[in-house]
Amino acid sequence: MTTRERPTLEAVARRAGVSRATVSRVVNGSTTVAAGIRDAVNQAVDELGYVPNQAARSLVTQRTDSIALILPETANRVFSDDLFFPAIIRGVGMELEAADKQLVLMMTGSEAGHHRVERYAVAGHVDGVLFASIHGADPLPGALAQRGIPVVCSGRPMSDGPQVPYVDVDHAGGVAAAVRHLVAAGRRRIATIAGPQDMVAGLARLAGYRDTLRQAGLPELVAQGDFTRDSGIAAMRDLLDRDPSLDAVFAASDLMAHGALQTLRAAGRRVPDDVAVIGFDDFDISRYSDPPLTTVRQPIAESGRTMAQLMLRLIAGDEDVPESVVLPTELVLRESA
Amino acid sequence: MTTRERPTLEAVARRAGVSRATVSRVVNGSTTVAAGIRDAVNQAVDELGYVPNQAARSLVTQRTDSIALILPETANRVFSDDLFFPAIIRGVGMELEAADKQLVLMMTGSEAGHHRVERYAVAGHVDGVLFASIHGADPLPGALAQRGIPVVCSGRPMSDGPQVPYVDVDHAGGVAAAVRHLVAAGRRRIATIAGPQDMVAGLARLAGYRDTLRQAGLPELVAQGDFTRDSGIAAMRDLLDRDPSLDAVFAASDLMAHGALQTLRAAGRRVPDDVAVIGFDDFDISRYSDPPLTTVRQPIAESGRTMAQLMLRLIAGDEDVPESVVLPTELVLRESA
DNA sequence: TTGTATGCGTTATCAC
DNA sequence: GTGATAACGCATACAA
Repeated sequence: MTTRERPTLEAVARRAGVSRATVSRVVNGSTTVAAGIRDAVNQAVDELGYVPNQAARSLVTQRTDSIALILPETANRVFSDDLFFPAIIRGVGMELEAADKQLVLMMTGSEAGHHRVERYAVAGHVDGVLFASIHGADPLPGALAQRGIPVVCSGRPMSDGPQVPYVDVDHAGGVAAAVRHLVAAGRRRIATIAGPQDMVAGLARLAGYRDTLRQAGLPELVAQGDFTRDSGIAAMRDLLDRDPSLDAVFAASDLMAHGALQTLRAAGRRVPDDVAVIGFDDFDISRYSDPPLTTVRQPIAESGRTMAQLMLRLIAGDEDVPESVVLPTELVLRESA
Repeated sequence: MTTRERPTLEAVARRAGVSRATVSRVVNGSTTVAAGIRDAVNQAVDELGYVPNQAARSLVTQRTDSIALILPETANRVFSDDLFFPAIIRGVGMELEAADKQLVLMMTGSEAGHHRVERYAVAGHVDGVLFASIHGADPLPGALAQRGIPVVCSGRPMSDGPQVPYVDVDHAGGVAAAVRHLVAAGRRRIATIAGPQDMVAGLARLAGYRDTLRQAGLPELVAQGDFTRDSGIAAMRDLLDRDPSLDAVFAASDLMAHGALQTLRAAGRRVPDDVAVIGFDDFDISRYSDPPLTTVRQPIAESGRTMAQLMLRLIAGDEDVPESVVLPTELVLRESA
C-alpha cells in the first residue's frame, strides 16, 4: 500500500508553471483560460493524479455535491423481497447521476441511527436529504428542514411539524378504481388486507377502500398486514376464518396479494372464480403469478426520479418548488380479478 | 423551512465567554478543561444547536470518520432475496456504530458508478473503503490502496495488482465436509450447482467439490448457476436431464439449493431418499425449507464485523494488520442430506 | 487550565 | 487572461 502524498493544487500549479488560481479555473472548467495553459494544466493534473480535496472545496463552496437517501429501516427489512426500495433507489440514482451528484445511502432502523443521520447532515456532509419512506410522525425531516437543509420525502409526512416537500402517488384514486372494478364485476363481500397503519401508504389505501365501499353501500372486512408476503398469507387466513363467503380481496401491496393467492389456493378457492384478488404496486413478478395479478400500478422509480428532481431544484435555490407532487396510479387488469 | 445561519465555533465561544480553542476542546472531549467552563460551553452549544462543520474539521484532521461500503452490484441485484448483503451490512454496521464511524453505502453496478466511487474516495470523502464482494479482477481496490486509502475486501481479490487485506471464509473446508458427508452416506453420483465463476466464492467452492470428489474416486457432474434461486431451478433441471441417476447435489448457495429442492419435487424425486441436497450459506430460511436444508454455514455477519475491525485498525495506523483473515465454515446437518 | 496564532486546500474577489 | 490574497471553520502547537 503506497501511501503517496496527495498532490494539492499548489503542486499542480508548480508543475504547470502557473498560479493556483489558474489551476483552480481549469479544474472547474472556467472558459476564461488560454487553450495552451489549459492543456498544460490538464497534463500536470493527469501526471500527478490530482483530485481536488473535497473538504477544502466544501469549506468555501458550502456544497458537497452529494445527497443522502435515508432508508428508515433495518438492513434486513430493506433487503427483503420487497422491490419498493430498489425501485426508489434506481430512480433517485439515475437522476442524481445525470446531475453528477453522489448518492449516499443510509439505513436508520435504530433510534441511534436516526440521530447519527441528523448529525451527519447538519455537519454538512451532504447538500440535502431524501427520505425513502416515513414511519409515523417522524420528526427528523422537519428537524432537518428547520436547520435549513433541503429535504424531500417519499409519501406525505404525517408529522404536523414544519412542512416538507414530498412526492406521493394517488393512493385513493387507485384503490377506488380497484374496488369499483370488483363491485362492477358483481362482487359483494369485498375484503381488504391493509398495510401498516404507521405509514401514509397503509392509511391512505385503507381509507380509499372504506370510502369506496361505503359509496357502494357494501360492508367492509379488514385484516391487518405489513406489506410483506407472510403477512398476506396470515391475513388471508384470518379473513377466510371470519367470513368464508367473501368473494373478493383488495390487498394493499402486491406481496400481500401474492400471499393471499397462496392461502386461497391452499384453501381450495379458485381465483378469480371463487375469489377475486387485486394488489397494489405492479411489481414485475405480478405478471408471472398464478394467475397473473390484477393490480394498481404505482410509478415507484418515477417517484424516485421526481424526488431527486425536486431536491436538485431546492439545492439550486429555485424559489417555487412545488410543496408536493402526486403521481397518478392506474388499474392494470390481468386475470386475478 | 427556516434557513437559519449555522452557528460556528466562534459564535459558541462568544456566547460562553471563552476562546474558540476552549470550545474546541470541550466539543472534542478534552479532559483539561475546568468543569465550570465545560458546562458553560456545553450549554452554549445546546442553546445554539452547534454541530461542528465537517468540512472544516476534515481539512485539519485529515479524517472524515465515515467509511464506505461498496456493493459492486446494481440496486436490483443487491435487493434480491439474497441475504448475503444484508448480513454483511449488519456486521459492518454494528462494528462501525460501536466505533462511532458513519457507514456510507454505495452501489456501483455500472462502470460509471465505479469511477465515481474512486473519485469520491480519493477526494477524501471517506477514511476507508470496504468491498462487500468482488467481481473478476476488479482493479478498483488495488487502485485505491495505491492511493494510500485503506481498503478491505470481502473475499480474496482475484486481481494480481497490489495486495489488499481481505476477509474470507474457508470455502474448501466447508465444501469438503459437505461432499465427504455425501460420500460417507453412500452417494455415488454427486452433482454440483456451481456459483458464478467470476467470483472467488464461486471458484473456490467448485474447486473444493472437484478436489474432494477426485480424492474419493468419483466422477463429477457440474451445472452452472449464479447463486440465485432461479438459476438453481434451471441448473437442477439441466442436471436431471444429463444424469437421471444422480443421487446427490451440492449447491454452492442456499438459494440455489432451494431452487434445486423445488425442481426435484416437481420431478417427483424424494429428498433425501432419492436425492440428497446440501447448500452453502445457512440462511435462516434454510431451517424452514421442506425438508430443512443441510448446509455449510458461513459466518457472513461475522465476516462483516471482521472487515470493519481490520479497517479500524488500518485507519488507526496499526502496523501489523493481518494480510487476510479466513473464518471457519461448518457443516450443519438437517434433513435434506 | 486557558488563550493566541497558524495552517489545512480550496474558491472567489480583486487588481493587473 | 492571469496572479495575488482573503476568507471558509476548525484543531493544535505554543505561550502565558
